[in-house]
Amino acid sequence: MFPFRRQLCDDRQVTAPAAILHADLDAFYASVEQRDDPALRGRPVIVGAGVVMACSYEAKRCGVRTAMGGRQARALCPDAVVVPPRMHAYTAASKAVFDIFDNTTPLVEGISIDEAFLDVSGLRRISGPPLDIATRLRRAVADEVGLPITVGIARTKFLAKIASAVAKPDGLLEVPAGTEIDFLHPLPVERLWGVGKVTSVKLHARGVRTVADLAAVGEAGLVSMLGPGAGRHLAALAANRDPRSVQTGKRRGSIGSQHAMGRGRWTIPQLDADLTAIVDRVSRRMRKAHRIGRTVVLRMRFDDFGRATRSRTLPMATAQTQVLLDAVRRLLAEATPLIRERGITMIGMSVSGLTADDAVQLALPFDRHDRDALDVAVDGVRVRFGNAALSRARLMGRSADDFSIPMLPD
DNA sequence: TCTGGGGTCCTAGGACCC
DNA sequence: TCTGGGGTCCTAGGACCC
Repeated sequence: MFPFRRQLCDDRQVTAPAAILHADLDAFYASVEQRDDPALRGRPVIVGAGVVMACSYEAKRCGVRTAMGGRQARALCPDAVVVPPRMHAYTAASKAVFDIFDNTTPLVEGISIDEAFLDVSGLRRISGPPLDIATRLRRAVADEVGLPITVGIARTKFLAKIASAVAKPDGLLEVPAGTEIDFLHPLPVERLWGVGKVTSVKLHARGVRTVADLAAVGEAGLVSMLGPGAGRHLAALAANRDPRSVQTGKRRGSIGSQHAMGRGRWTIPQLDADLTAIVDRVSRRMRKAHRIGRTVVLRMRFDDFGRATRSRTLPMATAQTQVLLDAVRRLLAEATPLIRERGITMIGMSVSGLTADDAVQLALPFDRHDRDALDVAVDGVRVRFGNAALSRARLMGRSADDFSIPMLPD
């Protein structure tokens, strides 16, 4: 076992270049519908009535796009079959596909319900070159789950993702080491992760259309155009620099839910009832996931399609329905004048600042800005005691050990 | 043309601390 | 008492992604 492991390490560090797969299911929701109902195969399929949540490639050929209004989509594609979403079926299909990912390599980073990065750098000796691994992966997904999947292969994450986007649908594309710049530079800037509508307009206004143009502008120029964060990010990508590794075991940072209701169909009591149902749903999901959170966010969208949020951070993390509901109701009361003024079409809430529900928490007996806070391990969990709290404790003839560490009930 | 329901990450100002 | 530098946390908004 030991020599084998050593060989793997040597292989990865010395001879094999990094190899990252980006695996992306094609038109995922629509493909699941076509798989489960043979009558839909080969036909344009739209999932979601009010708005297009997903559409098959047959529908895409008519110009239908994700997030398009349902009326517009039906006008573009009168032959399309419109089906309501079946989230349970998609969740089950996703799980089956991720099981195949997990059987391919231990280094899997899920990005969403239908895509993931897989690091196969260390698998060359036992599983073969990345292209072979990807070929087997695609066949397994087709045979065992019955869905088409596209895989991009490259030395970096962002390039693997671009490769899969270029190869879609039902494709496989490797960008061999050394050919990255040739592949990358002719592409339009919109292919890069992080270039959306706004950035695209800014770049076009300055004549920047391709990744090559982007590289020519250079980091300093991009920083002055787009700000330090986005500027440095795009400069790095344009030069094929992306040091991010495939991260396993990532956990979500927030859990939320929302509800659209259409123009003019609201009263404050109705909003309160909607929020109660939403908080109930969110807190259930939190408890099921064994997470608790501290920051409660109220989300709103108005008649003019503008958006706003109001948030409050609680002294302690919780997943208790009543505590979250009280907090979100206070936010609703604060926002009521705004809602009356602008009219509301969507209401929602989310909880961020999530931690595991068995993390030990202090009820913040210290000033949160206390810089010389002392880190103490309690049951193996790092907890911060503030200096002020410790001083008070010493004055009372007590030590940090005497602090009560409240545990939250589920 | 007017729209869903999830999320992530970044920025920026204010309060407050050492 | 004033001034400066360095830092965290909270709040709100915005861009972006699937």
